Amino acid sequence: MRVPTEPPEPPVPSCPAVPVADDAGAPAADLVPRTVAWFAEHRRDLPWRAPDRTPWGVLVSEVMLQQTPAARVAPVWTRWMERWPSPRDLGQAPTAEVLRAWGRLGYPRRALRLQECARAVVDRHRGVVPGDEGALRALPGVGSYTAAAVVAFAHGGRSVVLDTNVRRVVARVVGGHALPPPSQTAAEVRQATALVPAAAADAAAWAAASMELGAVVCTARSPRCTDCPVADLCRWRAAGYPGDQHADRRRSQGWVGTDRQVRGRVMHALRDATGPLPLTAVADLWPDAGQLQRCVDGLVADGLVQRVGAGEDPALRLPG
DNA sequence: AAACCGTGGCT
DNA sequence: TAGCCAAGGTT
Repeated sequence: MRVPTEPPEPPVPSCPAVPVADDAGAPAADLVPRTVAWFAEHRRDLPWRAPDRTPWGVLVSEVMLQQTPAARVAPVWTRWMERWPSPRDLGQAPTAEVLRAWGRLGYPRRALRLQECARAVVDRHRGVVPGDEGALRALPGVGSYTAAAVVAFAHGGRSVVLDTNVRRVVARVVGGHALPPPSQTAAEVRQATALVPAAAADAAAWAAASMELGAVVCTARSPRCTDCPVADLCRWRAAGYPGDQHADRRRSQGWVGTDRQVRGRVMHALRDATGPLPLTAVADLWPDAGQLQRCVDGLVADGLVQRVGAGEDPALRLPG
């Protein structure tokens, strides 16, 4: 964590002893309106924010954005929506083409669930994306965040949108901490809920604005506090940028040699292949035959891969 | 409920 | 691909 660069300013004097207890009192009333006003001027021009976007397009974007940066999603989303504008279109598409269009967004099971979601929207809701959070959550690949986001961004409704960006903003501005806890807590939900304006339109605006603030200003690594519209309200800044108190964060899982790397290689090869890929060719993808076998079995179980040619020349292909 | 699930950019 | 991080969800 690099301490943010501040404008020339004495270390403390302009911020006299602000008490920074955990879950200290209510945040300044200015927080929401100022953040919303900042967003109106600084919002990125992302394709799923275009005026002619559809609720389905918003849902598609939210699924693509799960753990994938917006810059990487944008071009894929645009082509995707041209090709399959409605849930009915996506539901009827060959799954192999869906997986190829997903490309390198990562976590291809999301693509599978998105297609299942499209079919569920058609079957359960006559092709109309529901505005009810419970109905949304019941859709494949839609969890608490995505359901709340669709309520806000697709329907302009009131919801508590608590993604990694909002969690970080709230942890800093309200909680005075460098980072939120490793996993979401009830206290965070309470704090976030308390910030959501009563009127639906204001709530939706706050959701978009707070996420954007976390994404482009209040970032995890090098926050740009000099550009922050609420820096003077921020308890983390007032406290002198104390370090992360969650010292025992889990170390990242690593990559080289993991099943995820193997699965990624297999999927990559299958996306590039025009037809079925012979197992002899699959075997060349990874030196450890046992691990490879296990990973292929897993991909088949997940519905991402199919076995074909059971006799002489067995092969793998993307599901039809 | 801790683990698993891809990929690429940034520090 | 060192380590971290990204508009999480599922089991």
